[in-house]
Amino acid sequence: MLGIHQFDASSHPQPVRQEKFPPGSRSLDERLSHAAERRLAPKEHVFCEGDLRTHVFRVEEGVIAIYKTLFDGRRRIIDFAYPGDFIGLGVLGEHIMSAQATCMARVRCLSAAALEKLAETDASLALKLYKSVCQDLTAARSLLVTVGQRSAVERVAAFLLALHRRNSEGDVVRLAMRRSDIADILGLTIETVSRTLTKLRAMDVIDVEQGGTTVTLRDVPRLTDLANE
Amino acid sequence: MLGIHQFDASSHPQPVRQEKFPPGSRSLDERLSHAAERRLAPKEHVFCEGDLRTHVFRVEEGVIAIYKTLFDGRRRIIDFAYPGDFIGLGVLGEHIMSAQATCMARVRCLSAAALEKLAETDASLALKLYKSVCQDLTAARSLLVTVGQRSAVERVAAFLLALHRRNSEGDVVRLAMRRSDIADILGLTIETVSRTLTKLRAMDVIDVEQGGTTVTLRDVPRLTDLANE
DNA sequence: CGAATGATTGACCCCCTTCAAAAGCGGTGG
DNA sequence: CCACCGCTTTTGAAGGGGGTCAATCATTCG
Repeated sequence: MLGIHQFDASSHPQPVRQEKFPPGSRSLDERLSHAAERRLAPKEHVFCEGDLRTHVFRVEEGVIAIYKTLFDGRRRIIDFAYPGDFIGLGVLGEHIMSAQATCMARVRCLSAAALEKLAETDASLALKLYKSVCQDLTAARSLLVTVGQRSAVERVAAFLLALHRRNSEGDVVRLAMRRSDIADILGLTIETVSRTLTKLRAMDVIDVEQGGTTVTLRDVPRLTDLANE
Repeated sequence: MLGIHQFDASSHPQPVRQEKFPPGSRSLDERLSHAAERRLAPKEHVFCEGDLRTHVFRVEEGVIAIYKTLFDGRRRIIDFAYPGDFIGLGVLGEHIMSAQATCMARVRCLSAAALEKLAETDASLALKLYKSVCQDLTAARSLLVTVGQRSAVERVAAFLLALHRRNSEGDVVRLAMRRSDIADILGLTIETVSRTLTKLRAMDVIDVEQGGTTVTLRDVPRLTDLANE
């Protein structure tokens, strides 16, 4: 297995309960409702880069970090997948990214071959896949904008706002991931993330509670300003 | 128009010769061969963010920079599109990125509405679009890896190698873009790009000629090593 | 030639990284 | 209950890499 340091690179068996496809095509939703479900502990992998791309997954609960491992063992998180998102789509036979749960999570498993074979004749499915990937592309590109040439404050502010927009429960944002995950997606170090959060708290823009996993946005306009968006 | 500074934000009229779709569906290739062509001068825009997404384009010649303009007028280049690439695909009615030629270029224009309407019933076309976007996604993600937490030398080396892999003419790479374009895609400044190229030249890894537009890779293995890929 | 644009090089400084240590938090067991 | 341990987060001090500002050089074009 890959030389991943510091985080659990435990085995990630394919789903035990294989879904069985009856002859004839079924809708995506129908497939999903019959699809095997897999539960993931924090830091458990859904798949690793280099693995055969046998399955495509839909996140049901929790957060999955999509990342690439660098030469020196560090990881670069590319995206966080939330409930409803598909992961593992692509054109190659192997995964080129790894996918790891940042907290307790559940995913549904679909056969990649069957899905993509079906898409060859089912235009609405193909279009659905197209749109899903378009969203991923938009996310990747907007992350590029964030990470490219911006300061730590701008990056962290943008990250909090993105989280807020995506999973808003009032003005409370639950960070379902560790500081290291945030650091790895923003291209910063844990220390800088921590310092920046402290700074934002000192500015009365946010409030950090409960072991640093819950953040309250006290001043969204100000935060937006700091993010320079 | 957008407050773009320092680079030409001249008007970008839609193609004069509109393609006419006869009734019934036609293949993508057939459409392309009948599609209107547009010639672009350096720095001319194909479209700007906010524009109605009326057309989708295929690059025929040259290089098109896909970028987003930041609050302060700086731009963040997200991708370079080369001949064969499609640009302007997406799910929204408006462009969320701008597209600008970095050098003399030609593109073919297709009606976005017609294309996407056709994709609703033509699975093979939808799948083609899907794969095209998958490639863009892969490119965006690999750029994220490059830009995230890596040194100037690593970024420039990776950029040169990517260019070499994509448009290889032996070991000579033509930079069909300015230093500012390279800086904007790598998240660096022009000065740092220039300094880094000089450093790589001093190390006998590359050779820069002819006004800095042509780079010869003298030691690809070493360059790969420096890119840490 | 002179003006404009782009590329290179230099000097200085700031922000983030690195290295190091302390403090919270959650679990386990005596 | 509290002591102990591992993991994560926070905070501190020092150093470096790249940004910023500025001047020089190169190339193109009127």
